[in-house]
Amino acid sequence: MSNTEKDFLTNYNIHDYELPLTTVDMAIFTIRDEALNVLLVKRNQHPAKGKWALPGGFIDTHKDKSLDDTAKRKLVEKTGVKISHVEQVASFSGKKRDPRGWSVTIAYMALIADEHIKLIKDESSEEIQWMPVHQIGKKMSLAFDHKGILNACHERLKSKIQYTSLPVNLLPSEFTLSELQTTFEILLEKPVEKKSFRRRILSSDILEETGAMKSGPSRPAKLYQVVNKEGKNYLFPRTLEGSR
Amino acid sequence: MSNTEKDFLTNYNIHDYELPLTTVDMAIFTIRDEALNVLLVKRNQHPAKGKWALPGGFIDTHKDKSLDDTAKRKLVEKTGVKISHVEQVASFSGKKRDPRGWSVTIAYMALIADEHIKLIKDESSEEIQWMPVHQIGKKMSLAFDHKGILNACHERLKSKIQYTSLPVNLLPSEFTLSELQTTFEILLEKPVEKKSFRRRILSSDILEETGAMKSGPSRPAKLYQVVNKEGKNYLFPRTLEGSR
DNA sequence: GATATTAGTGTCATAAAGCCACTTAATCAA
DNA sequence: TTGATTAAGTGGCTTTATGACACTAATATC
Repeated sequence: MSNTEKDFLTNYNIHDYELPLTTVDMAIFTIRDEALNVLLVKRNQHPAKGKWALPGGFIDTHKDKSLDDTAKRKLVEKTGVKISHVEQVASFSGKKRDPRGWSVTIAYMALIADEHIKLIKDESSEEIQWMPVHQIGKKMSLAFDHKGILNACHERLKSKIQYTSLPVNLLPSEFTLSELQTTFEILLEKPVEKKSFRRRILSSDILEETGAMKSGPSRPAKLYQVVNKEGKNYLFPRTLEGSR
Repeated sequence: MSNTEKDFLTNYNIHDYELPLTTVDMAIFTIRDEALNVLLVKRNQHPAKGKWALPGGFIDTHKDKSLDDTAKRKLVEKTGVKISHVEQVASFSGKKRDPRGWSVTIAYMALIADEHIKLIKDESSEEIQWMPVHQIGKKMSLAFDHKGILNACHERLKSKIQYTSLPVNLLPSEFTLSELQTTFEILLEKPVEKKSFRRRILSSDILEETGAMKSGPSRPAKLYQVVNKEGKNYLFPRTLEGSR
């Protein structure tokens, strides 16, 4: 009988145990046309061939150092976006969610700005497109349990904007306070009081003026950018209630 | 060539792909002797034999309907506790965290009351015991990346008590407001102002008086219990700043 | 140059927390 | 029995951050 850890590992066969299928799935969010959109791909392969799904797939145990790597790799493969907010949300599991067997998927969400993005259709999908989240309500069906996963990611996003500065990740690098407010309003699904909003954001020191202005058909607005604090999201002392 | 999903599944072999080892690990917290404690087991088997670790292990694809089931099963196996707060925290992954190969573990935390608990040592562990979390600082080493997992669970707990009623799950079914306040103070690691605390808790309607009193060497205190709301944790409108 | 439009501010009201001294109800020691 | 001690519980003022909303400011357009 072997006794040391080395002996143990020499005789260890990963397939002696029944392992679940383990994958990563991802809700990539952006704001387009005044609405929250999520990226969907039409599956090219069985199972659930022809159905719309969240991008995702197997871990590449050679390329990926961690699940975060897998998620970031998927994001780059589909959008070309390298830097953005990527966050683990939750895991989903069970015998029935995938017909291939007992499976686990680790769900991620990513927030990206809708600028200069060309969606990349690779061999794994027939089609790829942005879809407004509110249109995936009851009518549209998604592959596997992806609607539940999308819901969890959407809920996480909605809950986080109550007390963090997360939504700045959905905007391009420079933006006006009004644009930021509109983004908050889209996510909160209700209007936000202008003065409260500006006071809150400006007193938190998460933004700084770029010096430039954005001019339009009316009074020009100051442009702001995020102060670099290693991706830390500011926590507000109170939640944003929003006007009723 | 096969074409239908049925044909695809017939020919599908789960071991054609390199799957990561997937497990569940759990930080089971309780309050003992005025300190936050976590349950540790001494590993009986390779790898990391003889090291202290968080309880956890493989998914039983026959018994467990989901990872939540796996986590709850582990909790019952070690403590006998069936009803409690169990929450998924995060996943940890990589090639190096377990010498057996690329692995993923889904970390859970559980909050239980320290009453009538007999720890159950099964074949999988040599020893099982409560350990104050602050004693696992820099000195003590844990198996695998379990110290990082424990940290993540501890952080999640600390962040959640800022705005939720979660800590009630660490107390027995009946308790006084002072006991609850002490629990908050242990978790926040700073004193809490009595009046503010009581106002906050009482106006939130998460508790109700049992009618009974707890008598001690001084003025007796009212006993409270959690109002049953299907385990929902109340969200406070502001965070608890705590006295400085 | 008047008007429309959006940016941005002044100021008071409100809600929930902080602060801290006070009262209350019990035990304990003499 | 009474006064000291202790912990439970309250009164009431202060502080902080948000809500409400009317106001001023700067630009384009007609």
